[in-house]
Amino acid sequence: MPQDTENRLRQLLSRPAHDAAPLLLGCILTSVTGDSVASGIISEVEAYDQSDPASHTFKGLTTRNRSMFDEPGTVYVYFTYGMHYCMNISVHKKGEGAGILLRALRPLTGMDSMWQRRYGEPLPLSPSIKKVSQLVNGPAKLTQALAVGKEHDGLSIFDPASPLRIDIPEKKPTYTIRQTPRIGLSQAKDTLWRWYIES
DNA sequence: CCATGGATTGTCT
DNA sequence: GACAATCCATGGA
Repeated sequence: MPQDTENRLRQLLSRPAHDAAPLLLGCILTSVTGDSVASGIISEVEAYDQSDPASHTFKGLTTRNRSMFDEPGTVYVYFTYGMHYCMNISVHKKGEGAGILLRALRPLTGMDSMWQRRYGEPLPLSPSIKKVSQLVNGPAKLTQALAVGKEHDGLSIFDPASPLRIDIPEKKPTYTIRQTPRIGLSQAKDTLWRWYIES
C-alpha cells in the first residue's frame, strides 16, 4: 500500500467508532487466499465502543475481545451462535475497546470464489438475482464469502503480509447514507450506530 | 411481504 | 447454565 493511502486510512481509523464507521462506507475490503482474491465495497457498518452496553468490550478486556483494544486497523473476529464468524476493524486508539462491525458488501471481484464458499457450488452462467443479492449482505455471510475465520483475529490490515486489506478508493461515488439503530441487540437498541449505503 | 423456530458451541456468570 | 453483534427454511398474509 502506498504511504499516503496508508496514512489516510490510519487517520480514518484513529477516530471514535461512531465517527469512523460511516467513513468506512465505500471503502474496499479485499481477502487474499491461497488460490484466489475476492473483494467488495463496504456497504453496511455498525460502531461499538467501550461505553456501549451492547459492545463486547463494555465489561473490559477479555481473551476473546482483546483485538478490539489493540491498535487501530487490528482485525477482531468473533464466533457466535455456535456457527458464525463476524469481523470488525479496531478503531480509535490502542487501549480503547472500539471497533467497526462490517455487515455487508457489494461484490467487486472474485465472485466465483465467493460463490463457491457461500453456496458450495460453482458460480453458474446465469446466477439467480436472489442469490446474487444474498451473497454478502450480512456480517457472517461476508466472512464466509471472504474465507475469514478465527485465524484472522488479531492481525493488522497494515501488515504487508496480511491476507485482509482495506483501500480507500480515489473517488467515492456520491452515496445516500442511511443511519439507523443496530441489528440484533438486546441492549442500547435505540443508539443510531448503524450506517448503510442505500440502493 | 413478515414472523417464527432450529442449528450449534465458545464465552462469561 | 444461559445466551449470543446470525442465517436459513418454513409457513402465513
